[in-house]
Amino acid sequence: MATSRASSVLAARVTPGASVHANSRAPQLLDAAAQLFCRHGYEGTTVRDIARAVGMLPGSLYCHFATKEDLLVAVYLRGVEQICAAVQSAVQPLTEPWARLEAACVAHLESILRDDAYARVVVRVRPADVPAAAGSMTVERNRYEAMWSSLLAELPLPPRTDRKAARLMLLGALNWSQNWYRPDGGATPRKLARQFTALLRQGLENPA
Amino acid sequence: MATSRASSVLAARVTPGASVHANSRAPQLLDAAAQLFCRHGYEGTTVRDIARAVGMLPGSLYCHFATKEDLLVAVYLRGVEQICAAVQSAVQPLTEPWARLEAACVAHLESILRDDAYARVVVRVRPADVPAAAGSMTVERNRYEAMWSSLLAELPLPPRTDRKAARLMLLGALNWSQNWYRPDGGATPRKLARQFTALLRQGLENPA
Amino acid sequence: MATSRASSVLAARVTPGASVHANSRAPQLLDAAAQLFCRHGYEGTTVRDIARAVGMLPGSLYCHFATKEDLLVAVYLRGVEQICAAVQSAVQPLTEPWARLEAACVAHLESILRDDAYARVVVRVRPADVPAAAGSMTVERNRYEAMWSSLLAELPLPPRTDRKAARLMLLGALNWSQNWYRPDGGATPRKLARQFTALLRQGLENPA
Amino acid sequence: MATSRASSVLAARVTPGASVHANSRAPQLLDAAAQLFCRHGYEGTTVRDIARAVGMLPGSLYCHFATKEDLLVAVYLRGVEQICAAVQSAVQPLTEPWARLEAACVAHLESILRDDAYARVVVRVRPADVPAAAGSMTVERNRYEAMWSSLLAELPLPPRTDRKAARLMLLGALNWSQNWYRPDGGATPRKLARQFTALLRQGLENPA
DNA sequence: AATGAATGAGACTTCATTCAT
DNA sequence: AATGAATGAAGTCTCATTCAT
Repeated sequence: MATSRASSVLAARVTPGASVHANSRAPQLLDAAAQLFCRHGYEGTTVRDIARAVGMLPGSLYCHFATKEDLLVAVYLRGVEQICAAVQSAVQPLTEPWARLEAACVAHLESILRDDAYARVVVRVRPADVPAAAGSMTVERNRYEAMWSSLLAELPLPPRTDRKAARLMLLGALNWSQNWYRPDGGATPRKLARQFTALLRQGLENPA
Repeated sequence: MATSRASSVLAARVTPGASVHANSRAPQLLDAAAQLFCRHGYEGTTVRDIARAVGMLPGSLYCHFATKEDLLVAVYLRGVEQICAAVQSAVQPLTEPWARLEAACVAHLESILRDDAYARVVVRVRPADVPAAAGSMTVERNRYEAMWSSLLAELPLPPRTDRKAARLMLLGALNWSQNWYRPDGGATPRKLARQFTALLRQGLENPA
Repeated sequence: MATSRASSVLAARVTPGASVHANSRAPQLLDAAAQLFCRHGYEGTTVRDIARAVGMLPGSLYCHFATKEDLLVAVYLRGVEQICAAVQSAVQPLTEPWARLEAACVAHLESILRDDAYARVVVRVRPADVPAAAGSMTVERNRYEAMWSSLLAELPLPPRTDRKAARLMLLGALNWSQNWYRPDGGATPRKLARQFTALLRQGLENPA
Repeated sequence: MATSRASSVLAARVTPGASVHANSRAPQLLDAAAQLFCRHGYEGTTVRDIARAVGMLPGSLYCHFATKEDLLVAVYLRGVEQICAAVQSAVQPLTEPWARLEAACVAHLESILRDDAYARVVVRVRPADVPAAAGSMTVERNRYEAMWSSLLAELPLPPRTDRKAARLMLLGALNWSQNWYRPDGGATPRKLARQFTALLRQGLENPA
């Protein structure tokens, strides 16, 4: 995860002319930005911080990204890409709907809690806080949520079940864990994901 | 909710000597700060914004609060106070544990989505983003979460049930709703709270 | 000329709240800006330069003017005010139309070449070069040109005389002198103004 | 006008070794610079703008011109060359001194208002604003003004006529028209030039 | 001849805070 | 309790220029 290869879809958003040379440092910048955005938030990170993290002067950053917001969008976009990929490759080998949902939860939680700085940013940074980037961010986020709608649609459930509420509850619980989860103590992301899935499926009153 | 009386516990944090007079404008400042913090976040709100909102100059604000962080702490503290009060008064008339839990969820969600700018701040602003205030904020937040631990402890559940996981799931789902809830369309906070409680209790496979 | 008293019409453009205290340094800033704008142009002057000229830090300047453009507008506005005043008080005691025109030329030229840094800015800085300020500047400049239209309207001239062309020629010649006039060598502004007026009146072939 | 061949006198100022090849893109750069300098001024034009206008990257521009100032000097020099040529070829077929002066005015005004981006720069950009280029620019400008001195010297005028004042007035009026002339409304450059010449010759009181 | 990347200085502006009055 | 002014650090971004390839 958090690899350093700029995907083609990302290249479309960087300053024109960049990433033609093979030795571009745009990927390093992206990585640094992802790390810093997910650790300190968007406003809590300065372009100086990002530039320093890759040994550049602040002005040089603008060879690769036209604005700080563009950097955020690029990180965000790749975050969605990567978390989508993680979830999809976790789900793909499975066919049983509940197993697929559980696998998705595990992949999601491992991404946003442990593996993937880019994916963390997707959960950490609120689109509304960065107006100039909110549009693109929301488009991406919706793309991801659509995946979850599909996963829930697969479940064999009683008619009239409000699947949307279930999705909002599940994803909310998962995402909010970023606010309290500490990697050292307690449960692993995997275990948590399984617990939440089980709760959603059977409820507190009907243990497995 | 969102009353304008500065509680004594707040007075302890303001500029020494201030807020002894009855006609202090500290309460107005607190209200304005709560509104702005919950709407734009802590970093997205400037001292100027707050001062302007009450018709003051920025410098004058420092007659009432020593720093911006102190203002945040005061708001946060009152937010916890108020959401505690809301939950407690919703729960108090009830005795059945599940009904109490549901009532708590409704009170919580109505507070953080609709009624109470102070309570919103508690969910909106991450302690880690404001190091100088993180300590006090965390203490308060823990106080609130303890209430929820009690509510869950009351529930008649099979032995070995992981009540902590349930609490984290439920509160996470509730809190995260701040990120997607829109007051105009769809469900009310009350309805959402009930759905989430029901899901937690019986799961998707065992509809009420 | 170039006095340090901020007129009421200027105060309206200054950051709200300024110039209530008697010891505001806004007038000094205005003076410094006028000097620097007329010497190095708008783009050639930095806010640092202006602040340094009055012994301030660059940020402090923003207590008095919200933007660099606002400073320019304030200077420009006062420049027009002052050159209007200079021309009007030169013209007022006279009744003979040609004498009034000549006096106006003298006042204009002395203002923009010698006396008045504010007035110089009016001739020096092109509105189109500062888009954010162009509107206000043009309004003011038109106000001034209207005065000249009146002066030319008074002249007893053959019917069908194109007074507008005459105005454009005269004012153009006067204003352009900023590009070549050197205070040390040659003619005084007064002498030049008289020569231009005479030429315009009688032409090269009909010397006085 | 505004031809694309770099004259030998220009080559002397470009980066050593450049522009020896026939397919150099220096002429395109020169054209682009002339367009941009005359439209937005020297400071209002960036090296990036110029490079972009010819589909180059900023760094590549330095294969042809050592500095931005050199570009300006090259444009300016060619501007003077071209306006000289325009005036001279307008004047040459004529012998009557006043007719020659009028033709010169028409050629001058058409160049700086309509035809010739290079010539426009000569009027638009003040040497004093670009210290490193001021020397060369002033030399060129003086060369041009000498032409006008000759034209005025030819006129049959009463003794003791101040021909220099007349030249300054006429050229000033012509040049300043760049500040107010709009190609759409009103008079053509040709008509204006004739009006100004007539005014200078006979004055307002002695219409033709 | 041209490129992509980087430099380094400096641009305007914001902001929490201080302080004499 | 409040003001107007100022501070000082830091913010994002621009720009002419350089240089290895």
